[in-house]
Amino acid sequence: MANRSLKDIAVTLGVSESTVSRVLNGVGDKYRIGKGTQQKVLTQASALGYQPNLIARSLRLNKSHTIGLVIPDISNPFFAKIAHSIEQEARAHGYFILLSVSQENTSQEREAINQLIARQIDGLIVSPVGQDQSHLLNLPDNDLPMVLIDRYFKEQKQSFVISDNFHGGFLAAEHLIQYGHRKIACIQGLRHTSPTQDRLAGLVAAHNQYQLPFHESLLLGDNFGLENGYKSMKKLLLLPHSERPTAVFAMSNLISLGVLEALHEEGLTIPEDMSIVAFDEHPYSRFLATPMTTVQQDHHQMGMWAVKNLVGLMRHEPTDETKITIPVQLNRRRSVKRITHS
Amino acid sequence: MANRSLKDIAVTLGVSESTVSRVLNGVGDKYRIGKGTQQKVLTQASALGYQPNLIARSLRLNKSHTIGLVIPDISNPFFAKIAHSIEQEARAHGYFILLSVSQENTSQEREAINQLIARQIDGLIVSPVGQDQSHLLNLPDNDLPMVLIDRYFKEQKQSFVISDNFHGGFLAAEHLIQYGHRKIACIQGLRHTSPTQDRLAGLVAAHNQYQLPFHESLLLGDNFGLENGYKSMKKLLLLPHSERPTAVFAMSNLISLGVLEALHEEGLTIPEDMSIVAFDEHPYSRFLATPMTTVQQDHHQMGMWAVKNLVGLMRHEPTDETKITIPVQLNRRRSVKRITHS
DNA sequence: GTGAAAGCGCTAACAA
DNA sequence: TTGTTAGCGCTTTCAC
Repeated sequence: MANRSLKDIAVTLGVSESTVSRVLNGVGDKYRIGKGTQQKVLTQASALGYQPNLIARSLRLNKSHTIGLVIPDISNPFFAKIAHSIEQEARAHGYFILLSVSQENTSQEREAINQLIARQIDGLIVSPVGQDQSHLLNLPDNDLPMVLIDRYFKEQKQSFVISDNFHGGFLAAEHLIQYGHRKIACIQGLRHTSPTQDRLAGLVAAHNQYQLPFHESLLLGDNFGLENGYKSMKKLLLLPHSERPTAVFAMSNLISLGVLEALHEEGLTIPEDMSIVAFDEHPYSRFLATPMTTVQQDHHQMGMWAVKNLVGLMRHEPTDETKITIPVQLNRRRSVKRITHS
Repeated sequence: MANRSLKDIAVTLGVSESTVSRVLNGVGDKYRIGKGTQQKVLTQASALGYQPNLIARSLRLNKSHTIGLVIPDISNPFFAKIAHSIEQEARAHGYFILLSVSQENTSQEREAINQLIARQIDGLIVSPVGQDQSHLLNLPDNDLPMVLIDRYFKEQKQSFVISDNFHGGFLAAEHLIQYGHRKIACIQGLRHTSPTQDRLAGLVAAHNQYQLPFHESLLLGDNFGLENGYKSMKKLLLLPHSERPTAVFAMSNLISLGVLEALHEEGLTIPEDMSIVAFDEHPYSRFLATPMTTVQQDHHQMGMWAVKNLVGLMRHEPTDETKITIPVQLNRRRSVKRITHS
């Protein structure tokens, strides 16, 4: 039952391997192979439970129909959702996903990409750790189609799909400002990543537009994780009352969770004692003690467009747009207090 | 730069492909290849940025160093975490993951497995949809090492790694009973799956142990999703007061979210109006309006053991234990009210 | 110490 | 209408 080859079918039927290959590839008619022969081949193939050896085909055709996916952390719901949508879209295009997790670690990322290339992937989707991009600019396989997702490098000609992080930061800050907040803290994710930088730029832009100063002293953190949210919030609570922010912008849902924990520990409540807006919607956001105001990203669109984009590149289609920005939206809930200045 | 082969190195150096292959595979010494030659080969290989073509190697060796992973839904945090840990452990053993999502759909699952086998995976980890298991019992490749995860089929000799769902159901029910609850509703996941059946069995066992009847009328639902939790809870709230349960056991975190939504809509609060225990811990569980009592599964152990198990099978090691059950724990928080019977 | 040659399973140009 | 043959890049037996 296991591992039949073209040859097995050919031999039992007394025809050649090419004939079998052609029939099974659906070009039997094109080659004018007899109806009878075709029928025999098909019957025998399914009788033997024949499965083509795609490894052999890949070697021969120099195409693996495989896409490499490298992400920092698949257990993070944000990346998990993106991965889901990438897998679905890829499969719709006939590609399989070779999955690799970099753990926010540049050398793991580099190693993974090398391995994937050695495995002859046809294209690569990567959400880069970011620190170092040399291995991405100088791939072992120079003309491997690649699209970045979520994070990109400015001033590079690479294709990417990202959220409109600038606008997200702007919306969050604007909302807080319109609700009367003047001292807004910002707890960042990894500083060298584009989402962090763009969201921050949006936040600053909103301050500028409303002619408010943004206090650099209220900018802290360097990680998308829960710990960072917790520690940063603790630091903020140590500030003298006059300097303490009335609101905090958390750059990820994990950060916002850390903030919640810190506030809870100090017996402070949202939004009375502290307002908060978090990046990234989550199924739980609505059900928190105080339903959380969030900036929602469209994971589905991101994953889908990453694949569409990549498929275009792999087909060498003259694609108009390879740098794609997906809109975000602000979900207003109850974690922001209205402050009136008298 | 792209796609150098052994031949390229061999030709430029004036040696044979075999020599290059041997040196690059680290068996140069074993074959007593001259130090000088070895050095030349190594230098040239890195100068050319040589990457071995793993597809060709796979074909030759009939080993792909690839594991197929088929799960119902990678955007579900439960599976995402398992996938994460599987990827890490697999990589530690030198295997890559070919990822496939079945969308809780048997025909997608079957199709995915066929494709994976055609791609010559060395082993398969699958969390089966469950309805139909014929394609798993009768694989196109008869002796493909396989381990099931999260869900298994009773009375089959397949290897698996699961949570101790029975005990989880028991713990949840026992906790509720000890807190004085007598009418406990149960909102199930997919009925034909082993987690649902085992958790339910645990719940019933707890009732028996405490000599309490379990009301079949309070058993409803057939899906692990949020919608099911919402609709089922709504139905429960329609019951006349005398029949209404005082507590509900939700078989997944998504179900518990649906329950929350339904209760919220009716203006009911936890635990005053309804107690709840949910299967599956989540980072948000502690931060809900009422911190939720949960049964926590150990995703990390599950993923790790699935790979260890599979690697054992692939090596044809005489493994003692191929049916592995990972313990669960009850996290007691504030979603269960204490009822005193006077 | 090193090379020649065969072959993994498949496809496709060329031949008949 | 079908077959022969070469070759994708690699490993490995056998030969010298």
